[in-house]
Amino acid sequence: EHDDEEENTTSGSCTSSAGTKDDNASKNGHTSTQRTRKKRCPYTKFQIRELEREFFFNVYINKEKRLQLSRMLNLTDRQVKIWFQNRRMKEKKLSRDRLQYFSGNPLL
Amino acid sequence: AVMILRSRFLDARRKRRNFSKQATEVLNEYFYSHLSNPYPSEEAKEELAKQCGITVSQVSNWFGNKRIRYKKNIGKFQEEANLYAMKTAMATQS
DNA sequence: GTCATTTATCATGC
DNA sequence: GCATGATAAATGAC
Repeated sequence: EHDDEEENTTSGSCTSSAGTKDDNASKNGHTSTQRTRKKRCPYTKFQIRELEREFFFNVYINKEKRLQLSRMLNLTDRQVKIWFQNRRMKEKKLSRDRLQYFSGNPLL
Repeated sequence: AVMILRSRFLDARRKRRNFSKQATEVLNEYFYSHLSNPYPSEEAKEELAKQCGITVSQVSNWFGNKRIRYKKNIGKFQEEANLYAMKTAMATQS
């Protein structure tokens, strides 16, 4: 029901594999009112491939497949959701680019 | 020939080429003359794109990069800022 | 949901 | 070797 989205407990870093790095106490102050922005973590080839595979079948992903994918790829539910949002924006931009590209050329 | 052109825009992704000197000039003039709010409107972006001979997306990319890199190290751009401030000051008078 | 944006990262130019 | 343009995660306005 309630989907969480905070840092996963097992990995404190980007690499989906086991995070051997020590826990960072930089942000976990109990009185901290500053919600620090999550560091950008590039996804692995495997993660991208699976996300793209699902995106090929349906541009919009439902909640069930989202949870399933997030578990399989060791990503949060929110990360998968946002990835699909960004991916749709990317697709739109690609369409605009190739439209502009061909429209401005007498060739083709 | 078709294949070449096709592959050219498909992975035209990171074959970046630096903008012309004039284009960078125009972009910097706008940036430093709107330093308090360096967020051009969509219409302004289109106008800048036309002047610079680049796309609107490229204008957005340029301002995005410029804003954060300026904010991250203002000192490094101080000389540049003074230059364009002087330039606009010269243009406004007379 | 879209979409402009911030931020870090990537790939290239020189 | 950094400067620079483009892209990939992540946030927030609406």
